[in-house]
Amino acid sequence: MRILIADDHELVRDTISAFLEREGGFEVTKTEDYFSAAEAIKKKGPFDLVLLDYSMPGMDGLGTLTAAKELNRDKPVALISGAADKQVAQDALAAGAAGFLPKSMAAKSLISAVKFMIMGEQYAPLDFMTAEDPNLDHPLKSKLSEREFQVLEGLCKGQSNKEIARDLDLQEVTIKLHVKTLCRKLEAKNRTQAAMIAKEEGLF
Amino acid sequence: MRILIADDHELVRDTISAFLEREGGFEVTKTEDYFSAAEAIKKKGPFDLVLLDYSMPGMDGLGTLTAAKELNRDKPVALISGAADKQVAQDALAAGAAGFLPKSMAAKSLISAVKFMIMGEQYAPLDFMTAEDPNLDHPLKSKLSEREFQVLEGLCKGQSNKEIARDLDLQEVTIKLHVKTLCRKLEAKNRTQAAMIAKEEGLF
DNA sequence: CACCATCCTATACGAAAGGATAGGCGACTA
DNA sequence: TAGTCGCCTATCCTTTCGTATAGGATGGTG
Repeated sequence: MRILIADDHELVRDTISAFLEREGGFEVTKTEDYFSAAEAIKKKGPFDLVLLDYSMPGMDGLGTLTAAKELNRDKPVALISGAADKQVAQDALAAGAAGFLPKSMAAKSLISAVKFMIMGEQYAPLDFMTAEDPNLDHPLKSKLSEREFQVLEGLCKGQSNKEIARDLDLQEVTIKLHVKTLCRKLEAKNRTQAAMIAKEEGLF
Repeated sequence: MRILIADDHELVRDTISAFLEREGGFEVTKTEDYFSAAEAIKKKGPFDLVLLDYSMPGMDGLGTLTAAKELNRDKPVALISGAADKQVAQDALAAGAAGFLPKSMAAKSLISAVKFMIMGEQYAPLDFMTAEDPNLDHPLKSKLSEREFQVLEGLCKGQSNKEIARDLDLQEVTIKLHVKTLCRKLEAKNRTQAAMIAKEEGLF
C-alpha cells in the first residue's frame, strides 16, 4: 500500500511516515508542501491514500483538497491538522475528504485509521467530532464586559431584570443598561434574541 | 477472527453473519437474545468482537452492555440497532462500547467497521453522529398545537408579538394568547425561557 | 493633573409583554 | 341537538422591557 504524506513540519512528517512504514508496512512518500505533493501524485500515479496537512504552503481551504482528490483519481485524500477545529473537520468530510486526523491522535489509532480509509471509509476520531465545541475562548466573551456576561447568563435562564438584579446584588435599572449594551454588541434586538445567540455559540 | 452476533431478528442475524463469513473471512457465532449470548461468551471464551442488538430480549440499556464487555474480558463489544438515535449511540460509546452500527449501514462498510473495532478502535458512522438530531417527532411537537408551534418559532427568532402576528396574519392579542399557553405547556415562565427550551430540544 | 472608559445609579416615558375574563366560530362527538 | 374543544378576537389592566438622559465613583493612561 502506497501513502503520500504532505506536511511542512519535518518532525511530524518523519515520525508519522516512519511509524507507518515500520508498524503498518506501508510505502510512504513525503513532501513538504502542496505543490510538491501535487507533483508527486502526478508522477508516481495515484496513491492508496494521501494525507495533507491543513495548514501548509499551498493549502487554501477545501478547494485544494478536492483538487488533490481529482489528481489522485478519486482515491482517498485525508486531512491532518494540529489546530483545526470540529467545523473544519465536518466541512472537509462533507467535501469528500476520506478523513480528518488531529495530530494529537495516538499512533496506534493512526494505523487503524489509515487502513480504514484505504478501505474506502470515512474516518474521524469520535471523541473529537462529538466534543462540544469549547470554541477556543468564546469570541463573545472578549466582546462583553464581565458584568454584561453575567447578565447574559441570567437572560439565558429566562430571568427577569429584577431577578438578575437580585442575584448580582445590583439595581434593576443597571441590569437594563447592561441588557441594552449587550444586545447592541451582539447585534440582537432584544433579550430573547441575545439569549438565543448565546445559546447558538454554545454558551451556558 | 471470531465474532458473536446477537440479534432477535433472524433475517438480520443471518444476512449479517453470512456476509461477514463470506466477505470478511470471520468465524461467526449467532444467538437470538442476550441470555444465550452471555452463555456463548462464557462457553466459547472471549470473542474478538461481540455485536449486540440494542433492542432484543435481555437487553436493558447500557448496563447490559458493560456486563457483556466484562464477560468478554474487555474485548470489544459493539451495539447494532435499527431505531436508536444519536443520543443512545453517544452514551454507548461513552460507556465503553466499541462501536455503534445502524442497521441501515452499507454491507461493505460493515466489514471495514468490524475490522476497525477488532483493532481496538471506536467506530460509529460519521454521518450518523454528525447529523442534526431530527429527534424523531419532537416530544414538544406533540404537546403543542400547530399554531403554538409556529409562534414558538417566532419566539426563537427573537420576534415581537406584533411581528409574529404579521407573519402569521393574525392579531397581536392572539399571539399573546398562544405565547401564554405555550409557556404553560413548556413550563417556561416567559418567552425567553420558552425559546431557550426549544433551542435545547434542538428545535429550529 | 485632565482625560477616558467602565460600571453603577436615578428619573421618566412609551412600548411590549403578560394575565384575566368573555365571547364568536367551526369541527367533532355523544 | 347540545356539549366540548381548539382557535381566534376583544377589552382591560399590571408588570416588565427598552430607551433616553444625566450624574457619581473608580481606575488606568498620557
